[in-house]
Amino acid sequence: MHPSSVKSLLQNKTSYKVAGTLWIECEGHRFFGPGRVELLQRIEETGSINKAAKTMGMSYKKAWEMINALNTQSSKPLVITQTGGEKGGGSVITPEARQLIVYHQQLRQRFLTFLENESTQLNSI
Amino acid sequence: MHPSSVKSLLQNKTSYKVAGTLWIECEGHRFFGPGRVELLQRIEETGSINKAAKTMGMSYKKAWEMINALNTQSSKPLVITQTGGEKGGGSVITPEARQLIVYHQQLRQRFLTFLENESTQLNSI
DNA sequence: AACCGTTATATCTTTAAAAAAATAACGAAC
DNA sequence: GTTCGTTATTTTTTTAAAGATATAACGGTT
Repeated sequence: MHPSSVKSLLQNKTSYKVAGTLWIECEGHRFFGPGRVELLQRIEETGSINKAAKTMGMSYKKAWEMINALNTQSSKPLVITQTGGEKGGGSVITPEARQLIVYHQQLRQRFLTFLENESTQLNSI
Repeated sequence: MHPSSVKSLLQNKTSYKVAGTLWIECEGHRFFGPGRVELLQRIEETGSINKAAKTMGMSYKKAWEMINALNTQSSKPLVITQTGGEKGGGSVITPEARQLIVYHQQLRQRFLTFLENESTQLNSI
């Protein structure tokens, strides 16, 4: 069946698209997805879990739980924290975290290409 | 960066895989995904929203809301219901619904191929 | 020692989602 | 008109997630 016959089933006033999300799975549960990627990036930018969470509109608690899960599930820590210190403390991400981010970005790009290709086919006459 | 360097970051006792989900989006919100596909299939098999919901471990209410959303969002109804009748009523899916199911299955197959390809690359040495 | 902003953690409250329960209407069969 | 199992809908209850709040520890700086 050609996808165009599907399009005709839908309301023809708007355009439809194929969307989705993906992640790296470990033992059946999500290990690394878009949310954690963004959190790591913001920690790298701000040097703080607290600030990173606020810029994302996320509670500190949830952010901490996410990076705690990341650190405990991976063989090497992805975020190194310091409590106390000249500015009260702070956090930095490791080179391994940067590698994971780059990999996920490239993976995501390939996925976006896939989705755009499917969407184009779906909306073509 | 080669994906294998990412693998080494993770715990090497288990295998990781790239997983995900996709759906057809309409005006920014999900319109048709795996859950609704399965529900339509079970309605086709059982001839009843009620029975279909039970075999999926889903409440009738939620099932009804899903098929109601499907019917109101698509230009042509996907499920036709009858209240009352010789067996109390029942539901059947339309040819349009069957076409949507087939399209989604084919789309899903292409997606699975994509995921398996990525997973193989991720776990390769 | 006091101060600072952060990490770390527990607890309480609020909110949202899901589930459950209850009720009415429907229409063919008898 | 009674029975039957289903659809349709509202209401209530339960559960889970999220959010808010509170508190302590930390370690440089002053």
